[in-house]
Amino acid sequence: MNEYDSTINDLLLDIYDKILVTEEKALRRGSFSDLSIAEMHTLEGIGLYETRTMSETAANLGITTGTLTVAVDRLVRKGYVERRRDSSDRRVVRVCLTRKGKLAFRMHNKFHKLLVDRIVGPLSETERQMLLKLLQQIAGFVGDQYKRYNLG
Amino acid sequence: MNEYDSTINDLLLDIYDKILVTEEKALRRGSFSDLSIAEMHTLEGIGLYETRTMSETAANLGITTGTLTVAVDRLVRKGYVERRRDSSDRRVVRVCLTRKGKLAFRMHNKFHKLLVDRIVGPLSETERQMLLKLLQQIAGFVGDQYKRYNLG
DNA sequence: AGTAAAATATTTGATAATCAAACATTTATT
DNA sequence: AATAAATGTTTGATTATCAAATATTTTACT
Repeated sequence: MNEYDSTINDLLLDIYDKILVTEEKALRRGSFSDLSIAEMHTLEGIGLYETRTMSETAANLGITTGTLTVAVDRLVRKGYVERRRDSSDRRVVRVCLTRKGKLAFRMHNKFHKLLVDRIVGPLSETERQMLLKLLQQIAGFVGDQYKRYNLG
Repeated sequence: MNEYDSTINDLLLDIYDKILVTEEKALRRGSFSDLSIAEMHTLEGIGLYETRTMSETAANLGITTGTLTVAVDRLVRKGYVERRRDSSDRRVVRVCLTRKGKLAFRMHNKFHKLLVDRIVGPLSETERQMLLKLLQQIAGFVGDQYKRYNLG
């Protein structure tokens, strides 16, 4: 790995790491200090609008339904999520966010918004195009790898 | 959040997520299938060259020494890490990678190298400069946030 | 020199995230 | 009606994590 490459690598690792830690701390300090990042992530998986089944949500999050069941148990206990049996197919359980859950979701999104604003704000139009192109390239590559390791 | 911003946000989340999963799977399939990402991370924290103390390593990784102790226990059992009491100060425990540990470390780095190569490879010189600048900006911002939440 | 304080690691007890496999309930198929 | 399939939950296990208690060794102080 040459000098340039390894600088890029280090920057990526550094960014990646600090975002994780910062998100967690930001969450712990805010109004929803009883939520972990993982729980926040579950809220995101459930989503703001549709009511999703357990299976859908688990697939969405890339976890097993067993894992989701215990996560939802806790989120229901804490008042962020509502569980309802589907009336037409009583095997199915539907989950959705409570008002409090939606609030938490939106608050968390502000963090991301802030991050993106700050990144994008100071850029020129050319730079913005460049950033978009770069990220799309990266997402494409990572997506390919992902497929290779999950199907191939 | 405007259209552009939210595209950037989505791309970032997508990349972030898929890298995590792919890394884990790649690891599980390879020659070091008994290592988790977290354990790999511990190996990185110990590093290739110096022998570090437990405290240094824990601080380096942002975890408590208690957590590190159990992680190192397992890595020693699996043959990736060596533990040695410091001869001049016998409170201190020094850890370093075994040959196998170094091998695993280097193998894992290949994944990162591949990623960076693929990202950087197709770029022009101008684009490379821009990428570097962008990442430095992002790292700067994230670093500031990090400090705010960890000290301020 | 002898004791109290500080530094370093480990152990303990607790919680959370995760999986696979066993189980229970409901629906679909034959 | 009986069997198979689908959907969730429960169980048992492992890993990651922390804070607080404990053990050992060194440093500082009197």
